[in-house]
Amino acid sequence: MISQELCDRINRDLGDRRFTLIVCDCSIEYYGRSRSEIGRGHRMIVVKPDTTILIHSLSGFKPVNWMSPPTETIAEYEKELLLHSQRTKKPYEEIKIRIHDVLDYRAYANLIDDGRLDITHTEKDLQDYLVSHPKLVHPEFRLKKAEYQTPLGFFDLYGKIGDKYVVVELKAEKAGLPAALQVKRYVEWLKQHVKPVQGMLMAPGITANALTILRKEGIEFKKIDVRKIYIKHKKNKTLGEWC
Amino acid sequence: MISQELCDRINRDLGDRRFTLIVCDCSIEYYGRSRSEIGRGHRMIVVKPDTTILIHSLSGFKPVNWMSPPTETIAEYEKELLLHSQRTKKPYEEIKIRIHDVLDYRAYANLIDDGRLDITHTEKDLQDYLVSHPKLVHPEFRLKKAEYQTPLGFFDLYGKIGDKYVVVELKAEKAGLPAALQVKRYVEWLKQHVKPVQGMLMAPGITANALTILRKEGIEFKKIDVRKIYIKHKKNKTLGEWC
DNA sequence: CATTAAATATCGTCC
DNA sequence: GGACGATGTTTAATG
Repeated sequence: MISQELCDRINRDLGDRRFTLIVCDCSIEYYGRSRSEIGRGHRMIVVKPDTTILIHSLSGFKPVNWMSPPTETIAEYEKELLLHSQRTKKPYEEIKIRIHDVLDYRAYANLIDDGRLDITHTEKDLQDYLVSHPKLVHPEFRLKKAEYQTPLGFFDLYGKIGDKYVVVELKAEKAGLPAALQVKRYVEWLKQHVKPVQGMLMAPGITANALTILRKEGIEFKKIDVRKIYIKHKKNKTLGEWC
Repeated sequence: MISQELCDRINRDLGDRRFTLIVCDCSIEYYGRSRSEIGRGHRMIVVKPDTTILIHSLSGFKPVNWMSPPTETIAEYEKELLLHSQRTKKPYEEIKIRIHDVLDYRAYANLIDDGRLDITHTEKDLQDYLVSHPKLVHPEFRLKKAEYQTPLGFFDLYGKIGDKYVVVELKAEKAGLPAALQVKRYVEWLKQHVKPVQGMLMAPGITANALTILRKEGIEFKKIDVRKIYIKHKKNKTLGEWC
């Protein structure tokens, strides 16, 4: 199936920015932020209209090789079929694909996708929810500012409980060491400006090491899972169907 | 092109663990670690033999939706064609794809990929190189242990310069705040056990904020780029061609 | 299975 | 464009 005609057709389809698929037996070399090589095997090469190139193997989420746009991909045919792809901006990257056999070749024109991916149940949703339901932080929590900017970064929630100044760090996923150290830093910085200070970490879970650090620092951990909260997000839709 | 026959064929191909491609007009809902939805548009659905499912839009590296194995995907046809996919282990996840139009359907049997992706120019390679060339750390650096285990994690390199105990953190990419804080933690911990202590961060670059922290803590930054080092890696190949 | 850190992480956002 | 943090991060190594 490999021929000069195929090579020409690939270049024509790539030039037209068509969504292009090559299912083939190939070997690949990459050089850029790192360097990689892989021997022969059946893979699927995808070149998207935005020039993203992905080479997917038979398993796993990640492509075996890839490049983000802007890239330029050109097919060459001389004894063997080569696909040569390079990023046209910094950092420079390059993929060379030696195509030994083509099982299938497809290119699609006139594809349209106006859809916008709408994601909810993220850390931002948790924050929005707690801003409007501060009692979930603490029955007496009074919010002063969400996304309170400091030299160390943004405090997710900043407010008071009684006479205590409170900084709250939120995580949508189980909190680990980095999250605990983050709150520790925040508390240490805040203590230089106001007193007394209470740190809080709110997440659906926490690792043992992280909890140890919190206890040592007198920082409170409170369990909260954004997925288990009834959310009216921006478009006023509910999660009833799924929950 | 949508029909009961197509639905049956999809289920047969999925059951046979074939590499399956559907180029189609679809809308998608996801529920799992978060929740997402996207309206109609042309996309490519990929189901790999290991049951990985990817739905790629016309642009970008990341699939618009995906699930890691093990998953179970089933097609249903009743008025409309639905692809329903769910993860069969924790955490539970689910994707519902409403297929409005099928532009192309493909399934490939007997694909083989024995290739092993060999990646170099990583942080590990830098570490290996410095273990055998400790003078690049410092003319008088004497390595005691690479990957020195501590409660805070592994020190990339641990050794001495004169009477100073030295902990070295390596980065293959430009170092940011997290890297600087990591060395700071290491130095603080190490000081509780031995003295005097010298921290070092070696990377091809560093952000301004990170450098400020290092200076305040008396930690040394040394520029090194694994890509610019001549490496003989495990298989004894060189990088001459690329460099 | 949980934890930890690296990754060619990618992606969005802010400065 | 650089820097920073979130991500449905994924992946690999390790206990």
